[in-house]
Amino acid sequence: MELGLSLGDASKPFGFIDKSRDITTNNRSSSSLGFCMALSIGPNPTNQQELQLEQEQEHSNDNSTDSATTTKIKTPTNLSPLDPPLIQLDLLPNTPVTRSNLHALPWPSSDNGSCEVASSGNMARSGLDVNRLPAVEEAEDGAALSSSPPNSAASSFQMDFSIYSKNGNQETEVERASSRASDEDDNGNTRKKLRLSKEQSAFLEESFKEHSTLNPKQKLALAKQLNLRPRQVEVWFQNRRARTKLKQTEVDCEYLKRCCETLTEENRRLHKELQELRALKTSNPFYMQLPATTLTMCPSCERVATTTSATVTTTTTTVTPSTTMKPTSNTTTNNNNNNSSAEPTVTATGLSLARPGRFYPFSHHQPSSS
DNA sequence: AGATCATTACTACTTACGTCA
DNA sequence: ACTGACGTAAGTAGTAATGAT
Repeated sequence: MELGLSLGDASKPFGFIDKSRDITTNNRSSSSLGFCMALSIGPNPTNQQELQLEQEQEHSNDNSTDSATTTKIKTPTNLSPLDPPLIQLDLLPNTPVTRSNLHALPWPSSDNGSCEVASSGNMARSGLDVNRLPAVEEAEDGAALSSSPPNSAASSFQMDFSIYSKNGNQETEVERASSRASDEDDNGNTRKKLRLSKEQSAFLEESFKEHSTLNPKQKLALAKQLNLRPRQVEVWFQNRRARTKLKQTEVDCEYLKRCCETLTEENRRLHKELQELRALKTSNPFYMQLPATTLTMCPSCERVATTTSATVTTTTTTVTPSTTMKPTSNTTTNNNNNNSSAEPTVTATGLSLARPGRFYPFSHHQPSSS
C-alpha cells in the first residue's frame, strides 16, 4: 500500500492593483491642495540610449539649462502621446500613499519604455526637497539618475514627500532620514542607516506588489520618484524578496508540519487497518483475495486515488492542506528535484513526505511543459 | 564553435543601526 | 538611562546568465 503525496506548487502571483487609466480625473488634483504625478512609459530604443540621455540631462543640469531634458521629453521616439502613464498618483497634503490614490498602470516591459514623470500643480516644486541627492551620489550610480535643479523641468520627476514634513509632528522620518543621509554623504565612509519614510516604503510596497523584481528602467523611475538612489531601490527590493521568502518558508514549514502530523495519524490508522485485515485474513484465508493496491495523491485536486492493476478510483482525502503553497526557490527543495528515482511514499510501516512539484501520477494534472 | 572574460543581477548571509518595550 | 530583541538598510561573497572578444 503506497501513498504518494506531492505538495502543492500553487504559484500565486501578487495581486495587481487596479489598472485604472482614468487620467482625466487628474484635473481635480491640480487644485491648490493637491498635486498629481503621472509616470508615463513610452517607447525607448535601448538602455544605453536612455543612459546616454540621462547623462546628457545631467550634463545640462550642470550648465543650468534644460535643453537636454526637453530634448528627451520631446523626442518623438521617446514619448508617444498615446502612451499611458505608468503610475498616476494623486496626493493631498497629509494623505499617505494608498491604493485609493495610487493608480498604478502596467510596468513597461524590459525592452521598451522610457520613464517620464509629469506633474501638475506647484506644491511639488515649491516644497522643500528634503531627500535630494547630492551630485556625488548620483555619480556613484553611473550618472544613471539625473540630478534635477529645483526649477528645471526635470524637477517634476521627483516626488516631493516634504509636503508632509510641514505638518506638525509629521516632521517625519523623511527629514530625519534625509538629514542622516546628508551626514553620510558628507562623511563618505560612515555607514549611516537611512530609514525610508512611510510614504517611500508604501510606494515601494505597491511597486513590489506589481513586480517583485525590477528592470533598470523601473528602478530608475522609482528612484526618481522617491528621491532615492537606484541602489537603494535595488536593495529595498532585494531585502523585500528575502523577507517574502522567509515568511513563505515559515508558512511552508507550518504547513509541512501539519501535513506530517496528518500523515502520521493516517499512517497510524492504516497500520491499524492493515493489522485488522491481516487478522481477518488469518481467521478466514479465503476472504478478500485483493490485488495489490497503491494509493497516490493528486497534487492538484488533492484526492487520493486507489490504484489497482486495472482500475483507478478517486476518493476524497483526509489530507487537506489549508495553506496555499507558493513556490519557493528554496535550495533544499531544488536540490532534491534531481532525484527522480526516489518516489515519496507513505507505507503501512513508514512515512516520507513528497517533494513539491515532482510527482504527477495523474496524466491530466501534469503541468504543461514549458 | 567553443573558451575566456567582463558585466550584471541575483541570492544568501552578515553587519550595523534605529526603534521599542 | 540602560539593555536586549527585533526590524531593516546596506555590505559582501558567491553564482548564474549574457554578451563581447
